[in-house]
Amino acid sequence: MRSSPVPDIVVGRLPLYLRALAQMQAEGKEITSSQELGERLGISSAQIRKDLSQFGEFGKQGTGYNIGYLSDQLKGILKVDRVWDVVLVGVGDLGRALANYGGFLDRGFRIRSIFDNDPKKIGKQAGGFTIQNAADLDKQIQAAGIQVAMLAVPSDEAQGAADRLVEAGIRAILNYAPTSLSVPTSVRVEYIDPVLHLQHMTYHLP
Amino acid sequence: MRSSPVPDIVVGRLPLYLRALAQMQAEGKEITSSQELGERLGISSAQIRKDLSQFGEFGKQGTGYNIGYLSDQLKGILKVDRVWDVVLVGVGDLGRALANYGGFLDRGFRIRSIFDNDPKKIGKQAGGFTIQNAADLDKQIQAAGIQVAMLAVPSDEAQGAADRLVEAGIRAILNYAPTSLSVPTSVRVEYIDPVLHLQHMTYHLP
DNA sequence: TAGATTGTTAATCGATTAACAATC
DNA sequence: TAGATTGTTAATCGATTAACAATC
Repeated sequence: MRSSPVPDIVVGRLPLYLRALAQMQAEGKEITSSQELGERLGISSAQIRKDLSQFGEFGKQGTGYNIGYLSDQLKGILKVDRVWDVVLVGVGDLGRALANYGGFLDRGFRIRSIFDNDPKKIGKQAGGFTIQNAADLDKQIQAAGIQVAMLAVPSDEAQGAADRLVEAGIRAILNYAPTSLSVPTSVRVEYIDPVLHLQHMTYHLP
Repeated sequence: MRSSPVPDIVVGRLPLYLRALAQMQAEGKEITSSQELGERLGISSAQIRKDLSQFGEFGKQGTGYNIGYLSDQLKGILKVDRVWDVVLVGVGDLGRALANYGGFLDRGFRIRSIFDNDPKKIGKQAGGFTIQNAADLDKQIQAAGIQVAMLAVPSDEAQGAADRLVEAGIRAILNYAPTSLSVPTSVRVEYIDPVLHLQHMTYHLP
């Protein structure tokens, strides 16, 4: 008897809750309520309570939620109570920025190695990493058992790179190339394309 | 008698359709169908037809959609049949990557000027721009009538920078800082935080 | 004409909100 | 105890899908 799966849209909000809780913690707060959390995020308190109730009972009537405790629970649910090794493929300007970004580690991720297929880049440094030959992707991913990849290659190389990543055993891809990827259903893909957001906003501008 | 507003979730898919159409066009295709488009995007054909029907009739029974024509229509709807000037605030690694990115212009956006508050950066070059003093934000935004901003400053400066942008007349902010912003309802904000996507995916990993 | 695909309606499905008993 | 807030149920709201007449 399996519990029915949690709606994916609910799962997608948990990282948002976790981020807000971390911020509250940094402000020295210890307790919050669904209402306070909702106000920060522009979400109704009812929705927050409903979302959390999918996973358990984390609050106390009359009091609210202990921020540290709820954070820990959410980290466990999202499986970021550990650190995931990540490979970065494509070291252009964006890849370089990602390699340098210091905000991954305390949220559950660590870039393990970075790759490019440009002979002029291979062997050079970026963000404290030596740029590896993309031809060695499979080998290294398999040797280290890495499951998560960030893809920051040009659009016309994205599908090919994704195919290779999947082949090597990657199970989750964050794709920065502005193109849809076709992968087996067992592999998750999420997309980041700033222009989609900009175009969504200009619709509403006069 | 106003037509009821189009659901925002529908508006959010239009840029996705537009992007896929541009890709098809680059492949030399002239005609497509809701089914073909849906397969590329992992969306049902019914949803695509329903979405488009909110704005008009763009196809031909028995034939499908002319890609060039539908693209033009979507560009008009999204108001990217013009080029929007954008200011970039924050020239760290990410800001530098955005300043260098060549993919904005043909999708309706052009970075007009870039700003930082670090005296060591002001006056230096990045992506063909001279980094301006963030203290001059208001002046320049107002002089050029700019309505769109990209925010790539550290988290703890994001709200302050957003306040100044709003004050200067900005109506749409794409926020790369991993924090929720509080702005008047007349100002649109969209968020990009790669870690939210990564955490969403790890939930599903074993 | 026969075949294909749109635009649209109605049915289904799923997500959000309101409300409140339970209880800290 | 009185006040506050959770967890949960039922009601509402909205989005997606299925189906098909219209028509190219």
